[in-house]
Amino acid sequence: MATGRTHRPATRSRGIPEATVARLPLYLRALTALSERSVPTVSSEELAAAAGVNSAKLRKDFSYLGSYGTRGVGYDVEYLVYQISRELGLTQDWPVVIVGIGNLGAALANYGGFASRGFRVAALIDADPAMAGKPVAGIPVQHSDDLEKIIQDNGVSIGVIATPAGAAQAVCERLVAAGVTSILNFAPTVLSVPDGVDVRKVDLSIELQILAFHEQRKAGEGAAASDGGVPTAAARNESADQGPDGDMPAVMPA
Amino acid sequence: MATGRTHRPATRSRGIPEATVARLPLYLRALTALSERSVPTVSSEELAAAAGVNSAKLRKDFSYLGSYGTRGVGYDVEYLVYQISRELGLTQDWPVVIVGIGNLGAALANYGGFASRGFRVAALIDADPAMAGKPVAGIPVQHSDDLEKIIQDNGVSIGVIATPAGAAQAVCERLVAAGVTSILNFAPTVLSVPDGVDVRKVDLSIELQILAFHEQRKAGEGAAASDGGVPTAAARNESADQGPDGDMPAVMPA
DNA sequence: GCCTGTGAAATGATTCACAGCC
DNA sequence: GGCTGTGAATCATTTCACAGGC
Repeated sequence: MATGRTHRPATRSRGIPEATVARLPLYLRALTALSERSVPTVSSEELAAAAGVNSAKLRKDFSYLGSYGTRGVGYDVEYLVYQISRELGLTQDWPVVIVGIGNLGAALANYGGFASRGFRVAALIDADPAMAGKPVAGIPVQHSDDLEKIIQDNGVSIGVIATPAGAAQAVCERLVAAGVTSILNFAPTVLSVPDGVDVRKVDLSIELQILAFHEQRKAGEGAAASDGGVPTAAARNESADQGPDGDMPAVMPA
Repeated sequence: MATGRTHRPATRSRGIPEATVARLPLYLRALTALSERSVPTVSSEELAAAAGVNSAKLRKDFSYLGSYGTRGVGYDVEYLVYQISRELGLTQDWPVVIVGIGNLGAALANYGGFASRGFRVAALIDADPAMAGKPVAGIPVQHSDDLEKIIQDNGVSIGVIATPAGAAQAVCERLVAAGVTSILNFAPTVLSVPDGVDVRKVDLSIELQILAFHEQRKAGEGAAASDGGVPTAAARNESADQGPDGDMPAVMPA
């Protein structure tokens, strides 16, 4: 779901469906684990289980990449790791900048999985002059005045935004103007970008809200096939919400 | 994408499509912003723009909730805020525990958007005895020995896992056994859970890999109708770069 | 016999386009 | 005249089921 503006038509060349692309990293992770255990081959059934999908979907996904399996046998683990890595563009090095080194930005900078697969944190950028020079995850934070130069000097095309919501759009525009064409946005705001720039967003509170929806539904259907023994959470505070933040309007139309 | 096992059929009652549910928080955020600016009504077109979707989709989404708009006029902002909040289950208070108070866990604990909408961080849990008692975001960290008791005492049904990958499945099992039925997983691993438990995952490295895929594709299609002026990032470190379709594997299949 | 690769069918999501109402 | 609500059409994704190769 690359959002922003009108989302690249995706039609070009032999298109791999977006849904498939989104699963490739999952397969890759499972395969890497197998590779580390020196497992030579794996069946679609086994690999699907390890990746948390069903085998028909996995085979269909792989069929978009080519015929990399062997009938009656399965897939060669190393070979597949290579093919998927190449398809995802992980055989090259992607310098990434993280903008906004608060709690979350620091967590991202420290996140190991980041560096592990072709991604390299090229720079950390923050607007607070007091942060400048301070090392986070071994990398000195640079001031946002120098954002454009940092992007260009490092040939960065992927930027991560971990600023407060209010700053995100402005940061986004500077990143794009400086040459960034892919953005991972952690700020809880909709970014608008020109055509040709991809944005993906990660929003914690959205994920929680989706869970709450399903959770509520489970509770609401109370009678229905009560869970196999798991006691549903005890009394829950029925208040009309709003939490410590004092964020909600509290107005309630009839 | 509620993963895990066979993913609740969603059949029951008047089902709202999963894709719609995933967008409701987006609409809610946009509406809340309008509400704060005391905007009384909004058209599908305006709201859609604010939420980053198109208006037909928004109207279709809302049609699953009921007929809350007025033809010729638009939607009443406060009323919609309330209806969507209710549909998402945000009119009640959801106590949440965060397990794994490393960099990421601490960032989550401090994340304001968390508390802002019906969610309340009821407890922070970590396996490191040295952490016990230390306050993070004003909440003392508790030791994981007490996990079950904490879940039960607080009536928690939503858990957030921010542990290292290796610990995630075990933590998940303890959470589920103690009564948690919705899990937000930040650990880069596939959790398996019994039926009736929802899992959503957030994986930074997966998001980056998806961006890299598209990024590579942009670069590969170089000649194609170069973007409307945005200068593509300068020299990129090419390590193994094959052109599109370069097919020389490092390891040959058996 | 086992397991992949893939057409065909089924399901789900998005977009179109317009009737109906204010 | 403007804007919602929604069937119908289109497009995307998943699942089925089996032919084909090892």
